[in-house]
Amino acid sequence: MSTGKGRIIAHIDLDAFFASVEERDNPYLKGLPVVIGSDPEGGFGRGVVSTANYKAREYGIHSALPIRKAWGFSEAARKEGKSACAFISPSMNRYSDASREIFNIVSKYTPTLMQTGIDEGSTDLSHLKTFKAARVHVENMKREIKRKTRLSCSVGIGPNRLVAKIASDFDKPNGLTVITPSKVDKFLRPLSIRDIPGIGPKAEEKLRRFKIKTVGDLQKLSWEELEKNFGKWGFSMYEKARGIDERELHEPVPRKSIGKHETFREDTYDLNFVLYELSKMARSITSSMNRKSFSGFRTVVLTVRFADFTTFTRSVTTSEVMKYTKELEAKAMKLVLPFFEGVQNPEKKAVRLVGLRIEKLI
DNA sequence: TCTGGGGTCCTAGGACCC
DNA sequence: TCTGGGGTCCTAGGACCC
Repeated sequence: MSTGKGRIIAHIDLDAFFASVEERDNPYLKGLPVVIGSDPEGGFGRGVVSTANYKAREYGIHSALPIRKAWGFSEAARKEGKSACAFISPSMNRYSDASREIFNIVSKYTPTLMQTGIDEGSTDLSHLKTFKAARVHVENMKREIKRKTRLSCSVGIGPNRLVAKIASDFDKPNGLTVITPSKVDKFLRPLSIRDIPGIGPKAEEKLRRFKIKTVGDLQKLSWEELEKNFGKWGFSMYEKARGIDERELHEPVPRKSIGKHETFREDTYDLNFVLYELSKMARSITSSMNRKSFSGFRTVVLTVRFADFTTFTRSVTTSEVMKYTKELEAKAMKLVLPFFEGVQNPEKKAVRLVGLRIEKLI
Protein backbone atom coordinates (compact mmCIF):
# COMPACT_ATOMS: atom_id res chain seq x y z
CA MET A 1 0.00 0.00 0.00
CA SER A 2 1.52 3.31 -1.00
CA THR A 3 1.45 6.39 1.16
CA GLY A 4 -1.11 9.09 0.70
CA LYS A 5 -4.77 8.74 -0.10
CA GLY A 6 -7.16 6.04 0.71
CA ARG A 7 -5.69 4.07 3.54
CA ILE A 8 -7.82 2.43 6.21
CA ILE A 9 -5.84 1.51 9.32
CA ALA A 10 -7.15 -0.22 12.42
CA HIS A 11 -5.40 -0.14 15.77
CA ILE A 12 -6.22 -2.86 18.30
CA ASP A 13 -5.61 -2.35 21.99
CA LEU A 14 -6.37 -5.06 24.54
CA ASP A 15 -8.38 -3.79 27.51
CA ALA A 16 -6.62 -3.69 30.92
CA PHE A 17 -4.81 -6.64 29.49
CA PHE A 18 -2.82 -8.22 32.34
CA ALA A 19 -5.70 -7.71 34.78
CA SER A 20 -8.22 -9.13 32.30
CA VAL A 21 -6.18 -12.32 31.86
CA GLU A 22 -6.00 -12.75 35.64
CA GLU A 23 -9.73 -12.21 36.02
CA ARG A 24 -10.43 -14.70 33.28
CA ASP A 25 -8.15 -17.34 34.79
CA ASN A 26 -9.07 -16.81 38.45
CA PRO A 27 -12.83 -16.87 39.02
CA TYR A 28 -12.38 -15.72 42.62
CA LEU A 29 -11.38 -12.30 41.27
CA LYS A 30 -14.83 -11.73 39.80
CA GLY A 31 -16.14 -8.30 40.75
CA LEU A 32 -13.01 -7.36 42.68
CA PRO A 33 -10.65 -4.45 42.04
CA VAL A 34 -7.47 -6.06 40.65
CA VAL A 35 -3.99 -4.54 40.56
CA ILE A 36 -1.12 -6.16 38.66
CA GLY A 37 2.28 -4.92 39.76
CA SER A 38 5.14 -5.46 42.13
CA ASP A 39 4.57 -6.69 45.66
CA PRO A 40 3.04 -3.87 47.76
CA GLU A 41 4.68 -5.38 50.86
CA GLY A 42 1.97 -4.03 53.10
CA GLY A 43 2.52 -0.49 51.90
CA PHE A 44 6.33 -0.56 51.85
CA GLY A 45 7.02 -2.00 48.39
CA ARG A 46 9.07 0.03 45.91
CA GLY A 47 7.49 -0.83 42.58
CA VAL A 48 4.68 0.60 40.51
CA VAL A 49 1.35 -0.56 39.15
CA SER A 50 1.54 -2.31 35.83
CA THR A 51 -2.20 -2.62 35.13
CA ALA A 52 -5.32 -1.88 37.15
CA ASN A 53 -8.72 -3.23 36.15
CA TYR A 54 -11.61 -0.80 35.78
CA LYS A 55 -12.92 -1.45 39.27
CA ALA A 56 -9.52 -0.55 40.74
CA ARG A 57 -9.40 2.57 38.57
CA GLU A 58 -12.48 3.78 40.46
CA TYR A 59 -10.20 3.90 43.51
CA GLY A 60 -7.79 6.19 41.65
CA ILE A 61 -5.34 3.41 40.83
CA HIS A 62 -3.72 3.44 37.38
CA SER A 63 -0.65 2.25 35.50
CA ALA A 64 2.70 3.64 36.75
CA LEU A 65 1.26 4.64 40.12
CA PRO A 66 3.71 3.77 42.96
CA ILE A 67 2.50 0.48 44.39
CA ARG A 68 2.48 1.83 47.94
CA LYS A 69 0.07 4.55 46.86
CA ALA A 70 -2.15 1.90 45.32
CA TRP A 71 -1.97 0.06 48.60
CA GLY A 72 -2.99 3.24 50.41
CA PHE A 73 -6.00 3.77 48.14
CA SER A 74 -7.03 0.15 48.61
CA GLU A 75 -6.78 0.43 52.40
CA ALA A 76 -8.79 3.66 52.39
CA ALA A 77 -11.53 2.00 50.35
CA ARG A 78 -11.53 -1.01 52.63
CA LYS A 79 -12.07 1.23 55.65
CA GLU A 80 -15.12 2.66 53.89
CA GLY A 81 -16.51 -0.85 53.66
CA LYS A 82 -15.56 -1.45 50.00
CA SER A 83 -13.53 -4.38 48.70
CA ALA A 84 -9.78 -4.27 49.14
CA CYS A 85 -7.79 -4.75 45.92
CA ALA A 86 -6.35 -8.08 44.89
CA PHE A 87 -2.62 -7.38 44.32
CA ILE A 88 -1.09 -9.82 41.85
CA SER A 89 2.47 -10.21 40.51
CA PRO A 90 2.63 -10.39 36.72
CA SER A 91 2.87 -13.79 34.99
CA MET A 92 4.31 -12.72 31.68
CA ASN A 93 4.25 -16.20 30.19
CA ARG A 94 0.50 -16.48 30.52
CA TYR A 95 0.01 -12.97 29.15
CA SER A 96 2.24 -13.78 26.17
CA ASP A 97 0.19 -16.90 25.46
CA ALA A 98 -3.07 -14.95 25.60
CA SER A 99 -1.59 -12.22 23.41
CA ARG A 100 -0.43 -14.73 20.81
CA GLU A 101 -3.84 -16.35 20.73
CA ILE A 102 -5.53 -13.01 20.14
CA PHE A 103 -3.16 -11.73 17.47
CA ASN A 104 -3.42 -15.07 15.66
CA ILE A 105 -7.11 -14.35 15.32
CA VAL A 106 -6.38 -10.77 14.24
CA SER A 107 -4.02 -12.09 11.56
CA LYS A 108 -6.85 -14.07 9.98
CA TYR A 109 -8.74 -10.82 9.47
CA THR A 110 -6.01 -8.76 7.90
CA PRO A 111 -3.24 -9.17 5.35
CA THR A 112 -0.84 -7.00 7.33
CA LEU A 113 -0.46 -6.95 11.10
CA MET A 114 2.20 -4.97 12.89
CA GLN A 115 2.32 -5.85 16.56
CA THR A 116 3.69 -2.95 18.59
CA GLY A 117 3.53 -4.44 22.05
CA ILE A 118 2.15 -7.37 24.00
CA ASP A 119 -1.26 -5.71 24.06
CA GLU A 120 -1.49 -3.67 20.86
CA GLY A 121 -1.03 -3.74 17.13
CA SER A 122 -1.97 -2.00 13.90
CA THR A 123 -3.41 -3.54 10.76
CA ASP A 124 -4.07 -2.31 7.25
CA LEU A 125 -7.65 -2.78 6.06
CA SER A 126 -7.39 -0.64 2.92
CA HIS A 127 -8.37 -3.59 0.76
CA LEU A 128 -11.90 -3.37 2.21
CA LYS A 129 -12.29 -0.05 0.36
CA THR A 130 -14.75 1.65 2.75
CA PHE A 131 -14.74 2.58 6.42
CA LYS A 132 -18.19 1.03 6.69
CA ALA A 133 -16.90 -2.32 5.49
CA ALA A 134 -13.93 -2.00 7.85
CA ARG A 135 -16.27 -1.43 10.77
CA VAL A 136 -18.28 -4.57 10.00
CA HIS A 137 -15.07 -6.55 9.56
CA VAL A 138 -13.70 -5.38 12.91
CA GLU A 139 -16.99 -6.06 14.68
CA ASN A 140 -16.76 -9.66 13.51
CA MET A 141 -13.14 -9.87 14.59
CA LYS A 142 -13.90 -8.48 18.05
CA ARG A 143 -16.72 -11.00 18.46
CA GLU A 144 -14.48 -13.91 17.54
CA ILE A 145 -11.76 -12.73 19.93
CA LYS A 146 -14.29 -12.45 22.74
CA ARG A 147 -15.82 -15.82 22.00
CA LYS A 148 -12.55 -17.71 21.71
CA THR A 149 -10.46 -16.03 24.39
CA ARG A 150 -13.03 -14.39 26.68
CA LEU A 151 -10.97 -11.20 26.44
CA SER A 152 -12.01 -7.86 25.02
CA CYS A 153 -10.22 -5.22 23.04
CA SER A 154 -10.85 -1.69 21.85
CA VAL A 155 -10.28 -0.77 18.24
CA GLY A 156 -9.81 2.53 16.44
CA ILE A 157 -10.19 2.83 12.69
CA GLY A 158 -8.76 5.82 10.88
CA PRO A 159 -6.90 6.97 7.77
CA ASN A 160 -3.48 6.39 9.36
CA ARG A 161 -1.68 4.80 12.31
CA LEU A 162 -1.79 7.91 14.46
CA VAL A 163 -5.52 8.54 14.20
CA ALA A 164 -6.31 4.83 14.56
CA LYS A 165 -4.27 4.59 17.74
CA ILE A 166 -5.79 7.67 19.30
CA ALA A 167 -9.25 6.43 18.32
CA SER A 168 -8.63 3.03 19.93
CA ASP A 169 -8.13 4.82 23.23
CA PHE A 170 -11.24 6.95 22.89
CA ASP A 171 -13.88 4.47 24.02
CA LYS A 172 -12.51 1.84 26.39
CA PRO A 173 -13.17 -0.92 27.24
CA ASN A 174 -14.63 -2.94 24.40
CA GLY A 175 -14.93 0.12 22.15
CA LEU A 176 -14.93 0.63 18.41
CA THR A 177 -14.31 4.16 17.17
CA VAL A 178 -14.29 4.93 13.46
CA ILE A 179 -12.83 8.25 12.31
CA THR A 180 -13.22 8.90 8.60
CA PRO A 181 -10.85 11.42 6.97
CA SER A 182 -13.43 14.20 7.03
CA LYS A 183 -13.97 13.71 10.78
CA VAL A 184 -10.31 13.69 11.82
CA ASP A 185 -10.03 17.36 12.70
CA LYS A 186 -13.28 17.51 14.64
CA PHE A 187 -12.23 14.39 16.55
CA LEU A 188 -8.76 15.60 17.46
CA ARG A 189 -9.35 19.24 18.39
CA PRO A 190 -10.98 18.74 21.82
CA LEU A 191 -8.55 16.00 22.92
CA SER A 192 -5.78 16.64 25.44
CA ILE A 193 -2.28 17.01 24.01
CA ARG A 194 -1.39 14.02 26.19
CA ASP A 195 -3.58 11.87 23.98
CA ILE A 196 -0.98 12.31 21.23
CA PRO A 197 1.58 9.50 21.40
CA GLY A 198 5.03 10.97 21.99
CA ILE A 199 3.83 13.90 24.08
CA GLY A 200 4.77 12.94 27.61
CA PRO A 201 4.98 14.81 30.92
CA LYS A 202 7.90 17.03 29.85
CA ALA A 203 6.44 18.16 26.56
CA GLU A 204 3.09 18.69 28.25
CA GLU A 205 4.70 20.90 30.88
CA LYS A 206 6.52 22.92 28.25
CA LEU A 207 3.41 23.35 26.12
CA ARG A 208 1.41 24.35 29.15
CA ARG A 209 3.62 27.43 29.41
CA PHE A 210 2.29 28.41 25.99
CA LYS A 211 -1.25 27.89 27.40
CA ILE A 212 -1.66 24.82 25.24
CA LYS A 213 -3.81 22.06 26.64
CA THR A 214 -5.79 20.62 23.76
CA VAL A 215 -4.86 19.47 20.31
CA GLY A 216 -6.89 22.41 19.00
CA ASP A 217 -4.67 24.78 21.01
CA LEU A 218 -1.61 23.07 19.57
CA GLN A 219 -2.85 23.68 16.04
CA LYS A 220 -2.54 27.42 16.65
CA LEU A 221 1.27 27.26 16.92
CA SER A 222 3.13 27.70 13.66
CA TRP A 223 5.67 25.07 12.83
CA GLU A 224 8.41 27.68 13.06
CA GLU A 225 7.48 28.29 16.71
CA LEU A 226 7.31 24.58 17.38
CA GLU A 227 10.64 23.94 15.72
CA LYS A 228 12.27 26.76 17.65
CA ASN A 229 11.21 25.24 20.96
CA PHE A 230 11.24 21.53 20.24
CA GLY A 231 13.75 21.14 17.43
CA LYS A 232 13.13 18.44 14.92
CA TRP A 233 10.35 17.15 17.13
CA GLY A 234 8.42 20.38 16.60
CA PHE A 235 7.56 19.59 13.02
CA SER A 236 6.39 16.13 13.95
CA MET A 237 4.14 17.68 16.59
CA TYR A 238 2.81 20.12 14.01
CA GLU A 239 1.76 17.24 11.81
CA LYS A 240 0.37 15.13 14.63
CA ALA A 241 -1.87 17.98 15.79
CA ARG A 242 -3.45 17.85 12.33
CA GLY A 243 -3.75 14.10 12.21
CA ILE A 244 -1.09 13.81 9.51
CA ASP A 245 0.89 10.59 9.60
CA GLU A 246 2.37 8.91 6.54
CA ARG A 247 4.16 6.13 8.39
CA GLU A 248 3.74 2.72 6.83
CA LEU A 249 3.17 -0.46 8.74
CA HIS A 250 6.54 -2.16 8.87
CA GLU A 251 8.25 -5.42 9.70
CA PRO A 252 9.28 -5.90 13.31
CA VAL A 253 12.59 -4.13 13.90
CA PRO A 254 15.41 -6.36 15.11
CA ARG A 255 16.26 -6.08 18.78
CA LYS A 256 19.11 -3.68 19.51
CA SER A 257 19.89 -4.33 23.16
CA ILE A 258 19.31 -6.72 26.03
CA GLY A 259 19.44 -5.58 29.62
CA LYS A 260 18.33 -5.95 33.18
CA HIS A 261 18.09 -3.57 36.05
CA GLU A 262 17.00 -3.85 39.60
CA THR A 263 15.82 -1.49 42.27
CA PHE A 264 16.96 -2.90 45.60
CA ARG A 265 14.50 -3.38 48.42
CA GLU A 266 16.70 -1.02 50.39
CA ASP A 267 19.30 1.46 49.19
CA THR A 268 22.79 0.08 49.69
CA TYR A 269 26.41 1.11 50.27
CA ASP A 270 27.63 -2.44 49.91
CA LEU A 271 29.91 -2.87 46.89
CA ASN A 272 30.07 -6.64 47.28
CA PHE A 273 26.32 -6.90 47.26
CA VAL A 274 26.15 -4.78 44.11
CA LEU A 275 28.83 -6.86 42.41
CA TYR A 276 26.92 -9.99 43.27
CA GLU A 277 23.73 -8.56 41.76
CA LEU A 278 25.62 -7.47 38.64
CA SER A 279 27.05 -10.94 38.17
CA LYS A 280 23.56 -12.43 38.40
CA MET A 281 22.42 -9.92 35.77
CA ALA A 282 25.38 -10.74 33.56
CA ARG A 283 24.49 -14.42 33.62
CA SER A 284 20.86 -13.75 32.88
CA ILE A 285 21.71 -11.36 30.04
CA THR A 286 24.10 -13.70 28.25
CA SER A 287 21.67 -16.58 28.54
CA SER A 288 18.92 -14.41 27.15
CA MET A 289 21.31 -13.36 24.38
CA ASN A 290 21.95 -17.00 23.48
CA ARG A 291 18.26 -17.85 23.60
CA LYS A 292 17.59 -15.03 21.16
CA SER A 293 20.29 -16.38 18.83
CA PHE A 294 22.80 -13.57 19.13
CA SER A 295 26.41 -14.68 19.22
CA GLY A 296 27.93 -11.69 20.98
CA PHE A 297 27.99 -7.99 21.72
CA ARG A 298 30.40 -5.07 21.55
CA THR A 299 29.00 -2.51 23.99
CA VAL A 300 28.29 -2.76 27.71
CA VAL A 301 26.26 -0.08 29.50
CA LEU A 302 26.10 0.21 33.25
CA THR A 303 23.46 2.28 35.02
CA VAL A 304 23.66 3.50 38.60
CA ARG A 305 20.80 5.25 40.32
CA PHE A 306 21.44 6.80 43.71
CA ALA A 307 18.97 7.17 46.58
CA ASP A 308 18.14 10.71 45.43
CA PHE A 309 17.20 9.30 42.02
CA THR A 310 20.09 10.92 40.17
CA THR A 311 21.03 8.45 37.48
CA PHE A 312 24.29 7.89 35.63
CA THR A 313 25.31 5.62 32.79
CA ARG A 314 28.79 4.51 31.79
CA SER A 315 29.60 2.46 28.76
CA VAL A 316 32.45 0.78 26.92
CA THR A 317 32.67 -0.45 23.39
CA THR A 318 35.29 -2.92 22.30
CA SER A 319 36.56 -3.64 18.82
CA GLU A 320 36.52 -7.37 19.57
CA VAL A 321 33.20 -9.10 19.97
CA MET A 322 32.43 -10.26 23.51
CA LYS A 323 30.53 -13.48 24.09
CA TYR A 324 30.81 -14.71 27.65
CA THR A 325 29.33 -13.94 31.04
CA LYS A 326 32.85 -13.53 32.44
CA GLU A 327 33.65 -10.78 29.94
CA LEU A 328 30.40 -8.98 30.69
CA GLU A 329 31.00 -9.29 34.42
CA ALA A 330 34.51 -7.90 34.10
CA LYS A 331 33.30 -4.86 32.17
CA ALA A 332 30.44 -4.29 34.62
CA MET A 333 32.85 -4.42 37.54
CA LYS A 334 35.22 -1.96 35.94
CA LEU A 335 32.39 0.44 35.18
CA VAL A 336 30.73 0.31 38.60
CA LEU A 337 33.84 0.65 40.75
CA PRO A 338 34.23 4.44 40.38
CA PHE A 339 30.74 4.92 41.81
CA PHE A 340 31.96 3.45 45.08
CA GLU A 341 35.05 5.61 45.15
CA GLY A 342 35.46 9.27 45.92
CA VAL A 343 35.48 10.81 42.47
CA GLN A 344 32.17 9.55 41.05
CA ASN A 345 30.40 9.62 44.39
CA PRO A 346 31.95 12.30 46.60
CA GLU A 347 28.86 12.61 48.79
CA LYS A 348 28.86 8.88 49.45
CA LYS A 349 25.28 8.43 48.35
CA ALA A 350 23.53 5.10 48.73
CA VAL A 351 22.73 3.15 45.58
CA ARG A 352 19.09 2.51 44.76
CA LEU A 353 19.38 0.68 41.45
CA VAL A 354 21.96 -0.84 39.16
CA GLY A 355 21.41 -1.91 35.60
CA LEU A 356 23.40 -3.71 32.95
CA ARG A 357 22.75 -3.72 29.22
CA ILE A 358 24.49 -5.08 26.16
CA GLU A 359 24.30 -3.37 22.77
CA LYS A 360 25.76 -3.75 19.30
CA LEU A 361 24.50 -7.28 19.26
CA ILE A 362 26.09 -9.63 16.76
C1' DT B 1 4.80 7.73 51.86
C1' DC B 2 7.99 8.76 45.66
C1' DT B 3 9.09 7.33 41.19
C1' DG B 4 9.54 -0.90 38.08
C1' DG B 5 11.49 -3.16 34.26
C1' DG B 6 12.26 -3.83 29.39
C1' DG B 7 13.03 -1.32 25.67
C1' DT B 8 13.69 2.58 21.48
C1' DC B 9 14.98 6.89 19.67
C1' DC B 10 17.06 11.49 19.74
C1' DT B 11 20.60 15.03 20.82
C1' DA B 12 25.05 16.82 21.38
C1' DG B 13 29.92 16.94 21.87
C1' DG B 14 34.42 15.05 20.80
C1' DA B 15 37.68 12.06 18.26
C1' DC B 16 39.26 10.82 14.01
C1' DC B 17 39.55 10.23 9.00
C1' DC B 18 39.43 12.00 4.32
C1' DT C 1 49.96 29.46 9.96
C1' DC C 2 45.19 29.22 9.53
C1' DT C 3 40.91 27.46 8.35
C1' DG C 4 37.17 24.19 5.90
C1' DG C 5 33.39 20.42 5.58
C1' DG C 6 31.39 15.70 5.67
C1' DG C 7 30.92 11.28 7.70
C1' DT C 8 31.25 7.86 11.26
C1' DC C 9 31.88 6.13 15.77
C1' DC C 10 31.63 6.59 20.68
C1' DT C 11 29.79 8.37 25.09
C1' DA C 12 26.24 10.39 28.21
C1' DG C 13 21.89 11.93 29.14
C1' DG C 14 17.00 12.27 28.58
C1' DA C 15 12.18 11.64 26.85
C1' DC C 16 8.98 8.39 25.92
C1' DC C 17 6.33 3.89 25.37
C1' DC C 18 4.11 -0.52 27.05
